[in-house]
Amino acid sequence: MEQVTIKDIARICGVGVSTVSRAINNHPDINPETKSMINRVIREQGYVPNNSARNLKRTEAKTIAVLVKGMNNPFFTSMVKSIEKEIKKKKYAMVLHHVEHDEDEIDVALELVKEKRLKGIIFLGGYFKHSSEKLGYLNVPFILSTAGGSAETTSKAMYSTISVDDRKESYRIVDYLIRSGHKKIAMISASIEDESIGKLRLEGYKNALEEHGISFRQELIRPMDQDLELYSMENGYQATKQLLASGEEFTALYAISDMMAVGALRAIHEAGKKVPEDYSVVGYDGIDIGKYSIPTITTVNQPIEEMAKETIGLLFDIIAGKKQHQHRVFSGEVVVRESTKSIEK
Amino acid sequence: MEQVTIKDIARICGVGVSTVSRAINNHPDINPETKSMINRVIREQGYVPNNSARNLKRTEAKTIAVLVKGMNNPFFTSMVKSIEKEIKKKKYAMVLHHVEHDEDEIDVALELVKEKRLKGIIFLGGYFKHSSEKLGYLNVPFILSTAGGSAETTSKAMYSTISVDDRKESYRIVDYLIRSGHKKIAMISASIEDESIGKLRLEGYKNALEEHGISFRQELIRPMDQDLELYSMENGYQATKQLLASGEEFTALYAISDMMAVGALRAIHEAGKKVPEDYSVVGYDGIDIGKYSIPTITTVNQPIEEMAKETIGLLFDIIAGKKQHQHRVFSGEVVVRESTKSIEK
DNA sequence: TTGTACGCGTTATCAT
DNA sequence: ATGATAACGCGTACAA
Repeated sequence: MEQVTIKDIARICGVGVSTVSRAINNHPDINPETKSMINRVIREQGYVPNNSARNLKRTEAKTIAVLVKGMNNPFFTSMVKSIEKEIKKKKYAMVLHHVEHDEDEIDVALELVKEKRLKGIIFLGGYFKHSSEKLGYLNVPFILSTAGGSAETTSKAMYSTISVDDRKESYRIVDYLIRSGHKKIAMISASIEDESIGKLRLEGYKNALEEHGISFRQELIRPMDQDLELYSMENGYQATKQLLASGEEFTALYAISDMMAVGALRAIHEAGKKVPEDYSVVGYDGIDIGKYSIPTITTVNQPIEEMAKETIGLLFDIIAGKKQHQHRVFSGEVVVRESTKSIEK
Repeated sequence: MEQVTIKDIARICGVGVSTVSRAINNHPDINPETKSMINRVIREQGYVPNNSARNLKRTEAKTIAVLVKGMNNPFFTSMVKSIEKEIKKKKYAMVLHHVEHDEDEIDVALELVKEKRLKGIIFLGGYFKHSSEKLGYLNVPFILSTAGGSAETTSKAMYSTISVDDRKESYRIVDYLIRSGHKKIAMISASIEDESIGKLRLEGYKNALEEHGISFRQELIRPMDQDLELYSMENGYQATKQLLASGEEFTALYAISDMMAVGALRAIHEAGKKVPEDYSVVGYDGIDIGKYSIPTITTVNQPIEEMAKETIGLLFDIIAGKKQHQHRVFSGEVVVRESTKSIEK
């Protein structure tokens, strides 16, 4: 375990540690020859600086953390990619971190801030119902992106949010179905206990029905199975299968994720029925799969690219002190594809 | 920026720093009352230990790093989940890290080892053609899992590999197609320059043809577009579209990833043709999507769960000094689904 | 341009 | 059971 340290390099080179440090960090005042000599020795010795020591000493680092809740969701994948691109443009480093569903993202963030001297944090997903006391400990600017945070007005000034209005977008897609003539609209929803986006999307569904004078029927709602991976194809498949087996009549099916819609497509296919001829199916998210499945899936698209840009743009402005925390809501958009059709009223 | 440190806590509690340290790390010899008092103050002050400082001082930590090359691949997602489960069972911590396609995974690993005092490393994906000199710097046991490493015999003793034989599995699926009567088999391959799994899978394809006395035709090979996301649905879609447009005759299509097979399905569908009636389609990987797409996709399934178990089992044995490095090869399995059919010879 | 010495926050060692 | 203190490896003010 004879780890090479900066001292060893200094000793071997016959220089002081600070000179080596200067060589590593590209400081200006160092003799080019000394520098290249040091670099050669570093390579020869296979020396790698210890990041823990660096972070400990460094007063500030140009890095931003992105905390993603749940790693399965392909929706976040593209979001992260967009964000990363933007962060790199600004010459910052990004550290990506996954948070388990049962972990507290704030605790993780708190640790990371200390450890890495973060400049800012972006939270992707998650529910975010934390005490403002706890949020107060987080003395770096942070932005909550695409997460259905509860509207706790008390702590709104402590952070920014970039989101779509899940209730409204959910309303939008159900409204589209109704305007296409559908009245019996089944839904694959989140679990009953869900207090987050699942609840909002259900409310949007109810609002749309109500608006059009259609009465809500509990029998048409199928919560996803908590024991399966949430929002997954498997979950959509099972829920749809049960729905079909129940004998409940419906002409359209609203799955609250595109992944589940894919599963629904298969369940309907296996039942010997056709989409959209027998049932119209819509999803939610706007991820790639909906463009390639057969049939392609009508969905509510979220402006990922724009949201990513806005997120880090805003974060940098706040870091620079140019802006206050704010709460921006983006609009989704119904993308009509092959899985839906109008029916005669 | 007044960060609370262990010293502050010690001062407030009227005890020494070592006592606070003991309270934090659940050391045995500490008065329970003192401990709970300290914990209370810690909570009150919102104190969070600095991980950099801890790692710096700590002699060893029970943590294992998993480095994934490319974060898009859903194949790795389930692999990581399995691995994580196993690591938790052993009461170890896991740190997951994504490596860009243009980054050097060994460099990243080297940093991580220094920074986190790792006990072991698992590499997922990547090509792994590194000098044994460089690998030598990595003085922690590491395992290369599912990555098509080139068979450099020189450094084989320095690490373990858990893999499937890409050439053989590729042979397997193409052989299946041929035995089903197909002779004109198109392929969506990796780029020409690919030296990794892409090359192996192409070789497997060629081997199968040769074995059955079918001559290889370059016109039937469509490399994926390097400017699109690799192995993606989009990539499979575009390649298939071009293939169909080329007028080249074929009865079966082999896409070297299930994701690309999904794209192929759509391209064929849009051309007004049917799978499997007009074309048989096979993928590679065995990911979930192939079970839900319409039609479902015949593929080569990889025993992910088993491989994950074996991977970390082996790693722990090596850490414990119970085993030497070894190279285990798992067998895939052709899963026949709806996208293929036999044709008359 | 270069070297010396101190301190970052923590844990391990040793003494009490 | 507890406290004082020396590292851990590095960056940086300051001296040279």
